[in-house]
Amino acid sequence: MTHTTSTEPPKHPRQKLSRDRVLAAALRLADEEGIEAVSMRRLGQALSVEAMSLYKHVSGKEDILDGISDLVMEEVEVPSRDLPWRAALRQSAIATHQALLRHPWASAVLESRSNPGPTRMRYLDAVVSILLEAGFTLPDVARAFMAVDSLVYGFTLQVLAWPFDLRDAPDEAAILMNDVFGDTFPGLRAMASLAVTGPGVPVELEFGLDLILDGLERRLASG
Amino acid sequence: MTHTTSTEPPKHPRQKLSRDRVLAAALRLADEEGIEAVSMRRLGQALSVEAMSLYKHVSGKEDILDGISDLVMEEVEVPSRDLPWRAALRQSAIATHQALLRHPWASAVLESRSNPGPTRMRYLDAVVSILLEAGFTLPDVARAFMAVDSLVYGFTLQVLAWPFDLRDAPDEAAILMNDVFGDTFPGLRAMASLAVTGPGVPVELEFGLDLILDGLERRLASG
DNA sequence: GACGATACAACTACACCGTAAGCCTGTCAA
DNA sequence: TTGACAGGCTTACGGTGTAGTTGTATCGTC
Repeated sequence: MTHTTSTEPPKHPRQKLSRDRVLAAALRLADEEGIEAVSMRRLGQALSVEAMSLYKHVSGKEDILDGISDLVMEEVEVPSRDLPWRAALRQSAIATHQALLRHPWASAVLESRSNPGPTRMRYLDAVVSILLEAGFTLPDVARAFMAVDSLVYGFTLQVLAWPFDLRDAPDEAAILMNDVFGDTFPGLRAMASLAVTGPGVPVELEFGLDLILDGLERRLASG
Repeated sequence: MTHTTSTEPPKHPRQKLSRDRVLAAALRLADEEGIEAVSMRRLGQALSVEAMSLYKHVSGKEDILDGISDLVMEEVEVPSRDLPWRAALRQSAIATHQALLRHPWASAVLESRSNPGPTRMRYLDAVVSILLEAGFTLPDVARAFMAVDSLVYGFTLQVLAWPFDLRDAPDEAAILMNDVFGDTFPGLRAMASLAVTGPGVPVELEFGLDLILDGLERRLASG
């Protein structure tokens, strides 16, 4: 069928699509409505465009996920090579953690991707260089980095998976936990009481991170 | 339409379905063909049954994912309360890591679930009790456990995400990495050379794990 | 100004997904 | 013999990613 009405307005000079615009919209959508809201149709809708039009700028959904993951990683500052290794590692780890917290969907997406994006690559390279410079052996660089990185990802994932935000609602936690745990799980009940009486659960990434960094420092010192 | 032919054989006394049979089939399917192969239709097919029949035994797909995650966790021995805390924590961590490696889909599924299953609950309770018994303060128990657990999950996820198995194919890694990294990423190139010249990448969970355990031990000693 | 090339958006269609609702049938107790 | 019911089957709905095709707006060249 031909267009029946030609009375349509000249379609306000619709801004042309581009890979960047698509990725920006996807990032926004993921942040605001969760990663499961990022479907081709939904994303097209957000850009006032049909789903299939996106394929001109992006090779598919995988490409979009890679793209927005990389955008998140851009929020993590690549450590300067002049920094002492411990400070570099520590602040990078914390910055990564915080970036992942800002985009709760990102940890899962990142871990599901097999190849690190270009941004993450630059970051990896910088950290490795710094550690080598500091005197770590090659195998130890691999191990050190893997340990820190694993902690950051695992920690972030776990914090995000908590069903309630203990920092905000300790009283809710109390009821829930006392009910669920009862006498069957004395250990967990004890933990629950902590969440209630104390100023929330004082579990921070820095705890495990500093344990690892201390160990690395000792290892470096003892050759 | 009514069945046109009644010549069908009496349908070999088809084994009745049950929650356990459904979950067992789902676990098998996930292990053999990946978690994305676990769809209601596909699973029904594996059990010679229509997809909707599964709903008599299972409340939905979420229930299935919870169920098979719990099955994986059953492979991790709950540590005896008589064990020294360090041994208990260490062997539990390694056992968890190995169980997750046996079922590569499990880490991601577990982390996406907000509530730990019953089996994991028992395990958590045991570890917490052991740490409390050993003299750790309540907050430190939370922090210690979180650190170890985060490391295990993060480490496993990362190992599973590696695109090639460095332990098996160091030569492939060489080509790939030399090509990709070139001169742009000197640090990463150095790392790649390790994978090639050495006996594979000697990155094990135990490295980071022992760093954390050492730190915890010192912390316990110094009160 | 006219025309052809080209880039990009739209459309249709396909094979999948989870699951709500209702139907049919074999089994067993009363 | 009857009736209840558990456990399977069928259909249908609204979603997913994307291959293939068609329309159209814009631009470079003459």
